[in-house]
Amino acid sequence: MTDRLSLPKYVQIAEMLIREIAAGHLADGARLAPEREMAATLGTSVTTLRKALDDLAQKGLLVRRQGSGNYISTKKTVPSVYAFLRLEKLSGGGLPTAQVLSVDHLPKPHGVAFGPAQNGHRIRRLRSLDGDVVALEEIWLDASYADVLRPEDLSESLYLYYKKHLGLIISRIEDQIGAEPVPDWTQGAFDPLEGAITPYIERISWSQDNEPAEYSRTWFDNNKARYISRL
Amino acid sequence: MTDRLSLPKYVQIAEMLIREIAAGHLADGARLAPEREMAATLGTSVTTLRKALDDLAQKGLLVRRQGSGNYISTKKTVPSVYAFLRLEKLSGGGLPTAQVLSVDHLPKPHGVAFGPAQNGHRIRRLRSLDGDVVALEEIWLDASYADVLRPEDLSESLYLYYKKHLGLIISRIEDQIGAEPVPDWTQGAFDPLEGAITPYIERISWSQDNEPAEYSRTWFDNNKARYISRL
DNA sequence: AGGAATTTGTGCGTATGTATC
DNA sequence: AGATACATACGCACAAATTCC
Repeated sequence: MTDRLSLPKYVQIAEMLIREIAAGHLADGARLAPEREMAATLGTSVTTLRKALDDLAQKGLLVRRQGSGNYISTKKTVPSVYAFLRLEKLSGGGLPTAQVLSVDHLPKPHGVAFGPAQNGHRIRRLRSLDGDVVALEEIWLDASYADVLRPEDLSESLYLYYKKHLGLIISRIEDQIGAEPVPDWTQGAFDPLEGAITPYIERISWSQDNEPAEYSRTWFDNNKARYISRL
Repeated sequence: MTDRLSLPKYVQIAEMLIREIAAGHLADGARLAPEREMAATLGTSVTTLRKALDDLAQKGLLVRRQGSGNYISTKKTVPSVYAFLRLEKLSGGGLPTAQVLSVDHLPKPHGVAFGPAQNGHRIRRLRSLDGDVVALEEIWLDASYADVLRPEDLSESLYLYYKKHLGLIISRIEDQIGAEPVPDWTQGAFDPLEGAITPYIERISWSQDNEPAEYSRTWFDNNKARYISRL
């Protein structure tokens, strides 16, 4: 892994597994493939895979039994850097990545009420699953949480960035689903079907203090991805 | 580490550090030696040391800062397999080990009241710090927790054995200190000073259900070890 | 300011021990 | 008893963050 922009490989693997569990593709009690086999499949070393599995075990999502195998153990919801992405490939799962298109400090759009400040940071991102662009995001973060947001500072996971750099922990989200044409500001970056109707997710996110802190809309290509909320 | 009877090396290192912290030799904010240096000192690999440090970090006892160092961060008490051994070398610390002398199923000694059963398992052990015998233990475990205790089953840490095999978690202890000659059943296994007065620790241990489950006496050589209760 | 040195983080390969089936 | 699978342990190389000069 020499890719600066991506999270460490072991985190990617752990998150991928969490998504598989959250989506119900790895049910409670399921036994994973042996470590060597799994590592080969994922194109990684056993050492790195083990670090990911240790993480999952520590989170209580996995029970590791020497001589037997690794078993899924879903008892409670678990914090994850991808816990709030509820898109998956039609074929299931997929490793989520993000590409920032723009970051601007602007007056908040009218019609949506969240956070104390007048202004907000508008983040526009492309979201991919397994490298394939499947969605377009527009996120408004209340300006009270940061003076400036530099695009190059944003990590692959906004959730982690909020937590680490802004001290903001998203503790609750609420989604509404709708459908409308893709907005016209994409400039071709995301246009799944020329002028077609695209489903979108409208979300309000609350901070640990139970204050609405973030508002977002995500348009996704329903030929490539679907919305899930099975956690 | 090919020694079946001992705990994994990374656990030993982690526990050693926990003891150092508990005893106050590693104060809050203290910076550890660099990993490579520390590994060399401990006669282990960096990988193994890192596993121990990761454990401590996970327990919240250590903060690891890339490019800077590892710093002690004592905020709360932490469960440890040696949490209940309160002996340390006069020079401080020391890696604790145990050697079982005998295990017998017998009527409980009169004069001490603990647990529901009439009988108890009497475990006699030698305790060492850094390989040097410093104490003699006689432990009575109430017979209601196990039918048989085979000496070869007992791990280095009785606390772990209780927890893993008997489902007994020691949640509280109470110590009393006294002094008397070393008992005469040692047959030379432990006789710090011929016929001299030896300090001892008398302890009652309670289960998670707040039932007295274990009674023990520990005679120790006060030329080699001292009692600490700073946790 | 900036570059070198230091220190931890990530990732890989391998060997051997131990538990389970 | 043998095969399978996870656990422990070691060594190495390079990346990233911090510190120091």
